[in-house]
Amino acid sequence: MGEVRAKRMPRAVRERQMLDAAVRVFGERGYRAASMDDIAELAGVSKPLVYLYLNSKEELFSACIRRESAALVAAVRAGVSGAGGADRQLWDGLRAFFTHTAHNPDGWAVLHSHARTGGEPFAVEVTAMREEIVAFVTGLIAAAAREAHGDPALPDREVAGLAQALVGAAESLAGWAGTDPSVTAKEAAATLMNFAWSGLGNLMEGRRWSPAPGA
Amino acid sequence: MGEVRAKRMPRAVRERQMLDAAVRVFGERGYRAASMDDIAELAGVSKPLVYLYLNSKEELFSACIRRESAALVAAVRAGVSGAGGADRQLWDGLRAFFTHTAHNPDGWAVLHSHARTGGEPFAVEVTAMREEIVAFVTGLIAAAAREAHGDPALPDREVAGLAQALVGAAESLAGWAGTDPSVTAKEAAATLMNFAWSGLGNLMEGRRWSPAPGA
Amino acid sequence: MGEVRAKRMPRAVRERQMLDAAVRVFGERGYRAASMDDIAELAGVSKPLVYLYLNSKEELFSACIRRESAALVAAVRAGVSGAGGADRQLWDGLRAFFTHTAHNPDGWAVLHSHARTGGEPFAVEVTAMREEIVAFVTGLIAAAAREAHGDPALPDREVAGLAQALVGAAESLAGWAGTDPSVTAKEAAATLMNFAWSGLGNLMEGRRWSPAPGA
Amino acid sequence: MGEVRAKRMPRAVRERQMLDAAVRVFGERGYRAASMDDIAELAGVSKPLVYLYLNSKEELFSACIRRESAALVAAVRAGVSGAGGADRQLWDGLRAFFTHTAHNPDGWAVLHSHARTGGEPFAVEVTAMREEIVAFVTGLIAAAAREAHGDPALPDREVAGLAQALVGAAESLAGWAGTDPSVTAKEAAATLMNFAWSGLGNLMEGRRWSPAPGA
DNA sequence: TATGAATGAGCCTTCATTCAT
DNA sequence: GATGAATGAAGGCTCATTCAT
Repeated sequence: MGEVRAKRMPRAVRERQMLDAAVRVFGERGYRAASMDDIAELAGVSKPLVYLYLNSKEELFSACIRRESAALVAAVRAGVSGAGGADRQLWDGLRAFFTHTAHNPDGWAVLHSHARTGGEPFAVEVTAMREEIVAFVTGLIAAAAREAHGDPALPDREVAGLAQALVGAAESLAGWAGTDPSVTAKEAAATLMNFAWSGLGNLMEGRRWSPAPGA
Repeated sequence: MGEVRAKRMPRAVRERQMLDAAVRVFGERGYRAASMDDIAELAGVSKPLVYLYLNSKEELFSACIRRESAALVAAVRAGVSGAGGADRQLWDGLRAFFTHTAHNPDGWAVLHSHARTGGEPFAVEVTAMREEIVAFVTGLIAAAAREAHGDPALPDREVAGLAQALVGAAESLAGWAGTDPSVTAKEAAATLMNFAWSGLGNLMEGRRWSPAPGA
Repeated sequence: MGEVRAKRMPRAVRERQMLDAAVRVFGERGYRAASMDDIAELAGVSKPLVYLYLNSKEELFSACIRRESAALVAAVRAGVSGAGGADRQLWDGLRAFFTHTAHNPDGWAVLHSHARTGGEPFAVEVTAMREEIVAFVTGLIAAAAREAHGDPALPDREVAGLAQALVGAAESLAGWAGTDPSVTAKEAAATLMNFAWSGLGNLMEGRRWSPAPGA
Repeated sequence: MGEVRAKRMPRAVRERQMLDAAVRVFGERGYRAASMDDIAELAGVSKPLVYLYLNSKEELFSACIRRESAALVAAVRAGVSGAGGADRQLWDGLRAFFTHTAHNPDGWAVLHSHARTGGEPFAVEVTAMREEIVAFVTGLIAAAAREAHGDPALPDREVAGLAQALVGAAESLAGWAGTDPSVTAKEAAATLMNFAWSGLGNLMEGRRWSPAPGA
């Protein structure tokens, strides 16, 4: 009965606690609906301390975005070995993506659902991250196109559109997997991979993509 | 000199004005950041009248979601002739979808960006609409599968995932088209159709889908 | 028992009440130390209403300054008949000044003590008022100089300094009269008139100024 | 690189630094708007040290008032030689006053602008100082009156009023000189001396006071 | 049908002040 | 002698909502 509030921790530790709490509350409620009181309470500190370390609600949210962006990008990059064909790399990246978002639903909600809503200041930060991922995927697709035939058969603009669609599909499936706990990261990745790589047309005819053995 | 505020209009008309204003303000600012004052002012009526007709901010937002949902679903249904194979129907639906969202950016923002953020009460309504669309797409895919071979080669669960991915890709492309005005609804639809129908694998090899002549 | 809070008054009346309360609280405590809560309570309304009508603490304070400035300048102008020599006009003006400040101590405190402190935005307004008074006095002094001999014997710069000194002396005496209730406006005016018109040198020698009979 | 914060200084030195910083910040911003953080930072020490030495914001402000009061009174006393007639002593005192305030604008602002605003506790201290100066001037005027004719021709009450006026005029001119840098201390003193000693009446007629040669 | 007048509640932010080392 | 860590208490401002007409 009664939280024993840990006292006098070094700044770095407290700051981490605050960011953890903030991601959780922002993720659950969104930027506007989240209150600094709630964040402070969840972090186990008083509100003035939050302000002392993170200056304002806006900066706190920015810090959340930056941290979660970096974590997500890092997770995807780490998941992609670099070996194998473009399909294999895409498969690896998707698995890492779905695994990370499934393990960090609030962080993902901050990035996907809330950051784009908050108007100017955050859109900048989150768009930057999203574009980093889109660029990554774009690179994979272009590389795949070069693999298939020496010249880039697909014009840049089309590649961009495809990457956009792929990322959107991934985001949507992440939401699906987040909602229904029986959907595993691997299943989501497989679904998307089939969809993206083989296309509905092929699927209709019973042809489907599957990772090379051992993946 | 100054706005002459029209007086004593029939209820239906006033209600429409209010919903128009609300969709605009909610779409631009999101649920929490939108204020009833702004909505009333944009609608050209006093705040108590808004409450008289629409009861609360929450109900007003719900009404917006319902109206925009219905409009979007209707537009997609209207776009699909029912004639032709599954691919043709999908193509028609996508074109209608992208055309409608491009013409109603605020309505689309309400549905896509903001309604999911607002917590419980709205999630219900928007999820309902989204699921209606997913069900529609699911039906198309299942029909296509039956066309290809008599038995449903794809299990329900997989079909659901595919529909989810397709809708997500469409949403993402709608955002893309909304951002960059040089992207037409038709181009967005074509990009998605290629992606979805042929799959990246086929595209890599130079095979692509294209609508039957006359579409 | 207890204040019956009058309800539903027309806006103009409420606004007056708010300004009255604000002048009182600002006058007693100064800009920073005054709280909007206190002002609202003294005005007998809720805080949001104060904001609805007067927008912000800063604007409220500005409105106070403007109202009290205008009242003071009007009182002084009204007190000066325009007839008689420069000394008589000065005498009339001083009496009006001391009478007004004695009757409106909070208004005077707002102008004299607090408005100069509040940084930029208010300094502008209050300096404008003060300069209006200084200009008025400056005009009187210059007129007197012309009366005495055709050419302006006193250079502008010196006249400005004298006016500054005179106004400062008046302000100081207003504070004195405000502190000690036995000092009447008339006595303060007489003291200052003697000081200013005859100078200490003459006073030392028993010569003093006095208003023409009937003043 | 960066401020090397001097450590372990004797108490007296640290206290001086703090008072210097406090006078500066209080002078620029006023009592309420000044923050202990700003003062501590400007003093180059941590906030707890300020509290260790000076106990509270109120006491710190009091200490500022006392120090600046003492310095001002000392400067004026030092400027008055004691030789010469009353007019000469007044002239010396005014010059010292204007010189000191011009050199210590923040200290002067603390005394003149801010200390009277802060309510009860400070009014006491600053009024004490002001009364010391008023008493000093009162003494001069009374002495002058005795010089002119053996018996005190002016009743005490009138002398008090005159002193009040004189001090007020001086304060006003100090503000004037502080605002316009082209106004020298000597010019301000001369303007006031003419005003006070000769009176506007005499000035109008071309008669003016001037210091005995050598002053 | 329509509105001017009004408010309870809450949120972001800051400040003077203290504790433990 | 000196400080990093921490907070209770307020203050400015806004918002959804209602009452009386």
